[in-house]
Amino acid sequence: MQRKVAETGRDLDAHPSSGEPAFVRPAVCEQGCRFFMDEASARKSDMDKVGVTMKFVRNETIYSKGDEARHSYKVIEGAVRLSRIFADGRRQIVNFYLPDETFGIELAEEYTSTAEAVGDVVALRCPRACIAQLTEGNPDISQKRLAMLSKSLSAAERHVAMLGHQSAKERVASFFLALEMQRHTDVEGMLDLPLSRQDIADYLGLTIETTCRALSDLKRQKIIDAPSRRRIVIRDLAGLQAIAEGDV
Amino acid sequence: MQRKVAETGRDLDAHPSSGEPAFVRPAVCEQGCRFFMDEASARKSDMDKVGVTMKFVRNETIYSKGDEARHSYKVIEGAVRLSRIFADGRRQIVNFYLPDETFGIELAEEYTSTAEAVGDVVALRCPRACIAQLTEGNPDISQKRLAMLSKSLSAAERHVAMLGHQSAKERVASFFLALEMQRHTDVEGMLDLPLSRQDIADYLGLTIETTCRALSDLKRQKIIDAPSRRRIVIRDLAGLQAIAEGDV
DNA sequence: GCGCTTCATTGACAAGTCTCAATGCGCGCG
DNA sequence: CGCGCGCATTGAGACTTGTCAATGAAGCGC
Repeated sequence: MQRKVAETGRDLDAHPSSGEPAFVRPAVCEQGCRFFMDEASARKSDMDKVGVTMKFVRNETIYSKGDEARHSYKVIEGAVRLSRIFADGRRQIVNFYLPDETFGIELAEEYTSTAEAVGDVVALRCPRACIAQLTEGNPDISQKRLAMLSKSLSAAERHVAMLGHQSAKERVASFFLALEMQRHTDVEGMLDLPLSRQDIADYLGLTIETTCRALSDLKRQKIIDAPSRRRIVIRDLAGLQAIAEGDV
Repeated sequence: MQRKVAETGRDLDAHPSSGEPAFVRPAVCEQGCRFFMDEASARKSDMDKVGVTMKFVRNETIYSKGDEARHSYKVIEGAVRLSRIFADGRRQIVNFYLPDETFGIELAEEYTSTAEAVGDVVALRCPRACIAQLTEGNPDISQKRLAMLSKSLSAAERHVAMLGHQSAKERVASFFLALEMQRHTDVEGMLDLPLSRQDIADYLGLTIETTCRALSDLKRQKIIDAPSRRRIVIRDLAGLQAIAEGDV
């Protein structure tokens, strides 16, 4: 077995001793991208055999805004945040990506946001050239790519809607509701979130203090519990929905 | 000549007397979609010959959130707004589309936002089934579709960033800057915007009053002029940029 | 376990935005 | 031509959120 999972986000699909990137070698390309695109096999795949599995440690940068956009990624484990930093030092998180979701798939010369690992992350990486190659004459893959982009777009539109008219409390409530929708734990109402308060605040377009206060409010109303930093329990789903919709 | 441009947004590419929609007829499909996808020919095309040209009057609904998503559109003349309405009656405008831009191209069963004509609008309409048909075996078109979606996504991300951390004045400044970037008039700094103050406010996630005050502020600083309701003149581009970036 | 560091929470006050209300302005219609 | 209507602008006060500062809680290395 020649290839192993990377320890910390270094190139795995670039051939170690040649200037030519590995994705032009058919074997890697085919295997890597098939796994990348095929949701069913991605989960149960033998990681050792896939040349594009990468690991990133907590807070590691996966790519930076402005970098040449050479790869797309699919989350296997952990969570990834896409963000932009502003001149005043504040950060806006544009989107989160959870297991099975794909990011960096848009069509632009350069990445328009920075991608970072929220906690430790395992992701599949696929060169765009490889995807483009597979796309030709394969309407299925082309379709999947469209579907992924569409999903990101509609998430972004929801996000815009939230930032545009919801109060702090409503935003926090909406955020937990959205997480509950795509919960990965098996207990209803139990959310395991790898995000810090700062991450949440930056996603919601609030300061960390305002986010905290909204959280405390919800706790006081017995709508949620926060037994530990990274765990939220929804005790009153209907109440949470009411708050998210603005029914005080 | 059997077909004419529609007066007010009714079906044009559905065969009048048959249950079968017209887009399965190759001629219409091919012609309509070629014009739809090909930017160069769209502008100079004989409208009379294209079966998918539609007109919408000011404030007319092009499609509603929740409708079955059967068509994509390309703006020829005028401006289109994509918006969502909330329980409290407030409206968030998610995006604007100007001539040559395409909307409704995402991949979802139902439209996720409502599309309306800002002023009078001329648009090309293409059934998605037709696009899908053309996409197969035509990587060029597939690529263009990806590019359009990508553009919408990056616009949405910019929008999120704006709503998440900019002040009222910064938002207004950024908005005019963005318009200047894609100006359609030939005079530098002269913006012809078909939007009402309410449209602008709903896009920026502000109330109409706050938007007005920001505008008046910019006028007082001699950064812009507003000689008439629907016209803005940028008198100090650098100053506008500085404000948009937060340098007071 | 202890101290250190980082993150989370709470409080008091300042600043920005929204709400409500009044006024101004432009435009079409009777 | 003036009237009414819709849209835009301005003002005053209430409310929400941000800022600054202090305290509390949790994780980690020694």
